[in-house]
Amino acid sequence: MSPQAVKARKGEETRAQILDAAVQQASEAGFESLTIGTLAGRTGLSKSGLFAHFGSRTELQVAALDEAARRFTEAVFLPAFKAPRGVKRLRALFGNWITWPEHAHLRGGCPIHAASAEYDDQPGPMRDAVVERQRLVARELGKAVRMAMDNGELRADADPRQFVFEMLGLILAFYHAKRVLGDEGATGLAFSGFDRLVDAHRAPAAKTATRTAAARR
Amino acid sequence: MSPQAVKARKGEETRAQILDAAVQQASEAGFESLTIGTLAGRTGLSKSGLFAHFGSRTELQVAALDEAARRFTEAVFLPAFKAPRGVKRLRALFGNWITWPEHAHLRGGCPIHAASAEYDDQPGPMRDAVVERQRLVARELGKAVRMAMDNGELRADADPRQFVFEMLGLILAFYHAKRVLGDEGATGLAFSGFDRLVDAHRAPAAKTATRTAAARR
DNA sequence: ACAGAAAACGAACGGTCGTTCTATTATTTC
DNA sequence: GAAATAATAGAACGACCGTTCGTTTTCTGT
Repeated sequence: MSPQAVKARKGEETRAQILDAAVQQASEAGFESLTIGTLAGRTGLSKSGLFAHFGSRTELQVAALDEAARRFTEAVFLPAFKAPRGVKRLRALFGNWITWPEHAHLRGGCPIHAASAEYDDQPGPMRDAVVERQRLVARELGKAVRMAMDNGELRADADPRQFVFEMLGLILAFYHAKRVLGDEGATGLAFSGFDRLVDAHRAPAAKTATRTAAARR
Repeated sequence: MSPQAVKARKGEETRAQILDAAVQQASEAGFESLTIGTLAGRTGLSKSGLFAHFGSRTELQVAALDEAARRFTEAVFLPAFKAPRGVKRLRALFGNWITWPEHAHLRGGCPIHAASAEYDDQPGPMRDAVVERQRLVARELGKAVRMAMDNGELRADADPRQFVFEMLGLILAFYHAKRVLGDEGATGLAFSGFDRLVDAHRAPAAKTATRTAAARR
C-alpha cells in the first residue's frame, strides 16, 4: 500500500507517541514526574495498555532519556558537522546547543540537563544512563576542540578539557539565566562569553588569517 | 534558669531538626522527594506530628528551601565579607561557593542548584521562592563585581552582568563536572577559569591608559 | 476470509501519598 | 503543683502509585 513499504508495526508507532509525550513531560517537570497514569491519560491509552510497552516504569524513564538524547544529537551535533572543522564548528555547536530546546518544541528546557540534576546523586539505571550520555557528549566536544587546535585556530598548547569545561559552563549559565532569572539578554551574554573563550585560546596567528574576534553581532 | 534565658520552645527545636533532615534529603534527591512519611520516619516523629509543624507539604518544602538559603548565605557570603573588597573578595566568594555543599555536610550537592533545576518550569510557591533567591544572589554578586571596578582592579568599562554570568557558569560547570562526570580535576579547572575571567576584565595595570582588550596574553 | 499474533483494555492488588480529626501526652505558666 | 497550652500520636479518608492478570479488540500474514 504505502510506497515505501517500510511499515512499522502498530505497536512501535504508539510507542513513539508515548515517548514523544514523555520527553515533553520530562522537559517540563523532570523524569521523576513520568508516571504511568498521567502519561496514559495524556496519550489516550489505558494504564495497562501503556505499561505493556515497557516492562516497568524505570524502563520507560530510560527510554524517554534515550529518545531525548537522540533528539539532542540530531539537533545539536549532526547539523554542526556540516560546518567546517575548527572554531566555526565549535560556534555552531554552541549556537545549536543553547537553542535546541525551543527548536525541538520543548517548552520546559533541555531534558538532559534536567536529568543530570535529578539523578546526580541517586544510584540506579537512570543515573548510569545520564552519566554515560554526558561523558560521551564531553568526549565528542573535546574532539571538536582538538580539531580546532590541529587547525591552528586554537593554540597548540591549549587544554581541551579546560575549553570544554568553560564552554559547558557558558551553556549552563545560559539555561540558568534564561529559565530561572528570566534574563532576555542571556543569548548575548552567552555569545560574548564564547567569543572571549575562543579568543583566550586562539593561536597568535600573526593577526592575519582568521581574525574575527569580537566584531560579530 | 539558663544563663541566657533565651530558651526556645520545644516545638521550634524539633522543627529545626525536621528542617535539618529535610535539607539533607533535598540535597540528595531534590525537594520533590520531601514527603511527610519518609521525613517522619527519618526524624522519629509520627506523620501527623510532623505535619503539624507546617500547614502543608508545600510549606514544608518552602521552609526547607529557606533553611538551605540561610546556610548558603552563612557559608558563602558572610565569610567572604571578611576579605577586602575587590578581586580578593570575588575569589573568596568563588571558592566558598564551590566548596560549601561538602563544608555543610550536604553529600548530595547544592540544594539551591537542585531546586533551580526542579522548579524552573513549574509555577507555584517553590518556583517563586527559587527565583527570588537567585535574583538576590545575582544582585549581591553584581555588587561585589562593581566594588572591584570601583577599586580599579577591574576595568571601569567592564560589564558586571557579563562577569556574573560567566562566574555563575564556572560554578555550574564545576558542580556538573564533579557530580555528574566525576571529574576530580574540576577544582583546578574551575579556578583556572576564574583566573582567566578576572584577567580578561582586569584593568591594564600601569601601561597605557585604557586598552580595550584583545592583545593581552 | 480466517487463523494466529499483537495490542489495548478493565478491574483489582497492596502501598504510599497528603491531609483531617480526635485523643493523649509533654511542656510551659502561674 | 494545678491549670492552661503546646506538642505529638494514632487511626482513618480518598486519591494515586506501579504492577498483575484475564479478557477483548485490533491488526497482520496468508
